[in-house]
Amino acid sequence: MANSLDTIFAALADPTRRAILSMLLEDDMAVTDVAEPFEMSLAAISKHLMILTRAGLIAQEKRGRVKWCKLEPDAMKNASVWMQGFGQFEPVNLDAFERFLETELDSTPE
Amino acid sequence: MANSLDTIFAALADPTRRAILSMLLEDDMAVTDVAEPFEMSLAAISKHLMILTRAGLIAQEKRGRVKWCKLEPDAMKNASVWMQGFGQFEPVNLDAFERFLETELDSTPE
DNA sequence: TAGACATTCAACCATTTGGTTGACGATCCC
DNA sequence: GGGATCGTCAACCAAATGGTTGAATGTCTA
Repeated sequence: MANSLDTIFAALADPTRRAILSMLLEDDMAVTDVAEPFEMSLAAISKHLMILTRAGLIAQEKRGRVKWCKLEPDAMKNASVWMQGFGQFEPVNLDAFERFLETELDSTPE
Repeated sequence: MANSLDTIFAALADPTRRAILSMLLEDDMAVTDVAEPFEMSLAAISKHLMILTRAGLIAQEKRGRVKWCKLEPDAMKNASVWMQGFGQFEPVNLDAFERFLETELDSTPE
């Protein structure tokens, strides 16, 4: 199965991949542009994007020689539903989310 | 940091560990009892429990010669909050949750 | 005190993961 | 056509992961 909990959680376990997802939250991006802020090779980023795609967390579409990456937020839903079963977390606390996002972006892109 | 998103998602990526969490949802358990339904060694389960503990997803307390494991659902909250930022998922759909839980329990404890 | 039980430790192994580099196949543009 | 650009492939590597077994540690009980 494409987006099993196994592959989704494994994909989310890497800080580079979470940073990529956060970037795609703002806008769709080409592979080269995704890779730009990171200090690793394009091939490494390409692999990360493949893992995110296999997990169903993003979709890639090739137009011309450019491959566009866009978020596929539905895939995260299965995982989210699974986790919700372990406690009734308050309805989305966006302040907390922003804090986490910032610490993520501060520490990981590299 | 004890319960970073890295360690939490990595801990959740393994089906054995997710099954253990589901079991602990029902009740606290001793290590030996946790291990019983699985077809792997006690030492392997002990390692899984250590990973869940380091992620902050469970807590272990030794009473006599028995070490009790109990769910620590708050740790999942950070991860849940992070994920919620990627889409407003409907408020907890318990039917969907039960379905996932069942397929998890059917397929993973071997 | 001796033995049984609960759990972890230590050494080991195979596989997976996350990264590198260099060559390659498309595609765009002059 | 020919050169730059976009992205992946293939081979390789070090480190992490998930499992094994056997010995060791602590604790209960007869």
